Amino acid sequence: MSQSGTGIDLDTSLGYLLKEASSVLRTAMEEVLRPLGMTVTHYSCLELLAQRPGLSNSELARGAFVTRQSMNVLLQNLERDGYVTRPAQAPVGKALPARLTPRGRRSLERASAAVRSVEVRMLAGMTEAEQADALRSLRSMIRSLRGDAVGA
Amino acid sequence: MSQSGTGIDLDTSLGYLLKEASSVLRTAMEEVLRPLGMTVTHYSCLELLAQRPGLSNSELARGAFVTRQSMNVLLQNLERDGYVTRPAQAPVGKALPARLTPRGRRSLERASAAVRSVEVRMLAGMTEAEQADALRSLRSMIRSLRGDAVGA
DNA sequence: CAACGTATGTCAGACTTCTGACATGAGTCA
DNA sequence: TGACTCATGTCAGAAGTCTGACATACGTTG
Repeated sequence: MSQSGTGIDLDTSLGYLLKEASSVLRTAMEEVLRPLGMTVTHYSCLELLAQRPGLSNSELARGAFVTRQSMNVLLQNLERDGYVTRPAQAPVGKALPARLTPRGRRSLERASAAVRSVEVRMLAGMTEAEQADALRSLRSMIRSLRGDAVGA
Repeated sequence: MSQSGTGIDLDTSLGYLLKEASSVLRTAMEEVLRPLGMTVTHYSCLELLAQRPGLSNSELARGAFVTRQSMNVLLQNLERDGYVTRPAQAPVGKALPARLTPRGRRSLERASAAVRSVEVRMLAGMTEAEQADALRSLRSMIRSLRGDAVGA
């Protein structure tokens, strides 16, 4: 696809393809989330809270792959609009455990269904085995990039 | 990794893992690009121009997975700083073919080497066959998400 | 106990990217 | 030829995210 002007190796670079896949996935998610008035990070935050109630702002940030400052802005809005609640006082340390409100849970349900449909569409045409392979490949790449050491 | 509080299926979601891998890759690239005073999009633009000279602003935007408005901002800066050149008049239509200047090419060389090392690190621990599989998987996901049609 | 390093929440400012909008140039078709 | 559609470049404003900075809370270590 695209132009085949010079026959570049961009199409054979795993890094480039990873970026492309991520971009396409993000766009597809934004498309289904926009009608619900939700961004991807917004949805990620809610989904994380549904699956792991009590996560702190910093933990949510790591789970959604943004800085804690960005997540803090979002979390304050979500709290103001009644989607999540946080105690005024930290039970321990400074971390404030966040939880979904019933309203947040309802909002998430629609979003979750929409996002699931996107993932289903993405996986169409792949066998179970291929999906398992892809899972292992991605995990390997993540581990290699994170696992520091290695001067190289 | 992370907490194993509830045993979530986030670790088995290809979509989530794709986002994670992309995030880690981006962070790794930013790390090596920052000392060179370059962002990922900045580098992407230069790399695209090196491999496909004469790409227009819109084409560069598509290749770097940003909007043409964003690429336009970047391209104007790169032009102002002497990394790329564009004719004042469009040879055909409105599209202005961009090209690297010698300075742009020099700047790219260092960045390209740095990015290559990141990709090498990412692929460490994967066999040729596994890389080929990953390539096919990512292409399949991209095609499925892009290829509309298909109701559910 | 005191000092240190680490992690957290939060505020402020800057940067990047996005959406919306407009005008221009090329191709298509009646 | 004229109308329509599409792609492009560009400007302007809005939104999201980032970096930098500060104060606070915990654990460790002397």
